[in-house]
Amino acid sequence: MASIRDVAEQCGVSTATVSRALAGKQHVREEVRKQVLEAAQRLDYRPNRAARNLRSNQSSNIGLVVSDIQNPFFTSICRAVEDAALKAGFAVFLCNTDEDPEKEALYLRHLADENVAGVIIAPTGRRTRDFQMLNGLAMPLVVIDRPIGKELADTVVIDNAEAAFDLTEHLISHGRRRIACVFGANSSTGQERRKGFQLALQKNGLTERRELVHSVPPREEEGYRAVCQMLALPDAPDAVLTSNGLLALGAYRALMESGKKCPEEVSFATFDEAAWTSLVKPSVTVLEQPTYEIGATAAGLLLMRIEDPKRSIRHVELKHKLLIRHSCGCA
Amino acid sequence: MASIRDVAEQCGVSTATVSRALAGKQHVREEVRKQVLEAAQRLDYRPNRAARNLRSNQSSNIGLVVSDIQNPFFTSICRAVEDAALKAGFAVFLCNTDEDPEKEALYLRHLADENVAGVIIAPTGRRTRDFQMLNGLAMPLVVIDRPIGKELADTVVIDNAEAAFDLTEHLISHGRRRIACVFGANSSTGQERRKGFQLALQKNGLTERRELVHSVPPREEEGYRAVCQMLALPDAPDAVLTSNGLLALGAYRALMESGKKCPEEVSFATFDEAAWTSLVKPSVTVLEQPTYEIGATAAGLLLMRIEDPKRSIRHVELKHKLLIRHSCGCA
DNA sequence: CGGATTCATGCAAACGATTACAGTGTATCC
DNA sequence: GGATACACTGTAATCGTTTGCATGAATCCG
Repeated sequence: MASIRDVAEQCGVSTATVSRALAGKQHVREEVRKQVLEAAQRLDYRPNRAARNLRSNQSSNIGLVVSDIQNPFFTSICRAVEDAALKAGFAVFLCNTDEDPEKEALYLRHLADENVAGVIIAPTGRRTRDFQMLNGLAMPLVVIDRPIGKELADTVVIDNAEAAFDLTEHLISHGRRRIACVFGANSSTGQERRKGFQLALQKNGLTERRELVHSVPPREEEGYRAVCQMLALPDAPDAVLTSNGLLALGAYRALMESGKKCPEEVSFATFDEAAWTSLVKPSVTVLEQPTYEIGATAAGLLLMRIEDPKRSIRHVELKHKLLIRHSCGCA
Repeated sequence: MASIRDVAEQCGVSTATVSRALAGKQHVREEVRKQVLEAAQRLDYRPNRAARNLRSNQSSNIGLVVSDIQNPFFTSICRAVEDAALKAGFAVFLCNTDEDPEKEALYLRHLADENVAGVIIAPTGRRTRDFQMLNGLAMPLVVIDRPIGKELADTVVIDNAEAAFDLTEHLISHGRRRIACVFGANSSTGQERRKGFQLALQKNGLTERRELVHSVPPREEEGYRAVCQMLALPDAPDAVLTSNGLLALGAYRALMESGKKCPEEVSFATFDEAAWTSLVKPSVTVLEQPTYEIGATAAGLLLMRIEDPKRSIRHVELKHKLLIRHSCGCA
């Protein structure tokens, strides 16, 4: 591999000049710059990243920490972040925490060790302590999906309470009164959505039933199990609502297998758009989050913060969208 | 951040000794080693990766290059690779090529620049030229899914021709004779599956109909369009087969919208298991690839090659599985 | 015209680890 | 008892950049 010395020798200048020329800095004669550029091209010179990183403490990588790479919600965000990063000349470290705070801490350390330029993270837990650690790392940071530590970092979120409120009210507007819910446990989003749900009940004069509200880890089986259980209740629910795409899969499956007519006997609605929701019968009414936009916005914020670490902290709240289909009883 | 010098000073030894102690090398008194370990712990010393990388030309990162991070097939592989890498103390650079050879080349360069320990790649094109470039980079390499350059790198694949053969024969066994196919274009897998399909036809005395075989970019819309077109043919097909999960989504949608009865009038079967295939009615008969295993195997091979770059090249072929459900006409 | 400023460049010191080599001390062998 | 081997440790070179400082030349201004 050609090094900066090779280029320098080839041009009869010092490495300092080459470095300056390549970095587009001032104080390099135009003629010399051209020569350097040519030589670099000719020798297929590629700067040694490790050396650069060592010397100047900055890399052109960013970290993306999510809790489940197989969840289309995150995949879409990931896609957006990647697109934006690539355009800005960054590459992305993808880290999968599996909702495990230990794994999360491990990865954050690794990212810090790698000297990444910044990190976009959907934090696993509510453990603000760990988060402080993260903040102690003092690298540019954007928090998505689960707004922890608002004082400390840029965030991109949706109004989860409002979204859940809208979704719930939609079901209520169809005359549903005994709504079974499955929320994701361990994440602030789950909590907030639950609050929005409760608010909608309240506003419509309904009371929450404990046996109809579950908080479980966000996995298909858990959604399945919870819904099976609730559908078997003596005073069975007339609607099912889930707070994320993975739970929705299980819930829908449970609903189908129960033999109950949907939407006639039991309505269904969920957070998170996915490929299958419009494919099944009845098609599923969905509260869609602007996933790609979340990722793109987060990447944008991060790049700007990398540019200027002192800029004031921003919080972006994006709008959700209700995709009305057939599982709720709409024509 | 504490550096190796801080640890050395704290212990009253040289940096060389610290380095040796931490690396677990010989010729360090047990007592000293213990002291060093303690001091490192106390100071929360974390080796500077850039420095290490610069000096010794090895990083503890590996690259994973896939063509579509939103395709569950790759997501599952990604997951497996991540799991395995983490266990071995590596982190993963995820790169999304979007089936674009330019982007692929770009990323490979970046990975090489980053001095990654190795790369797992599902190559986009058939362009062996680019591939040679890649090989010229001379880093440990494992090719998955699309076996290009068998002489040059470890590979993990399934027998695509056989898989397609099996899937096709299954349809034929249900009396299907005019099978419409949509294959992924630009990938060797698509080609091979097509061959397997043709072989199955041949063996059963059927002739291929040009108008019933499409090769299109692997995207939902493309699958949709192709199947719409074929279903509208005067001599309409009595079965539809798609060669990957994204095409399947579009194809199934087209099939549903066409109003034709499935499986009575038109059977359906596809490659790639996904969450929705068992959820829809009729549920979809699928040729399942062992995705997680592919990723895990690839990661294993890569780690071993990193360990010993000279070991002989291996090719692993994993077994596919036919998941018989209802869209093909089985009870 | 001379001092001040600006420009173009080179020299050499970092950055923080690893490691070849050399040096010291202790044990072993004949 | 001297030679030899081996274990432990330190010194300093090295990886390939970036960048502060020094230098000399050109330009400017009063």
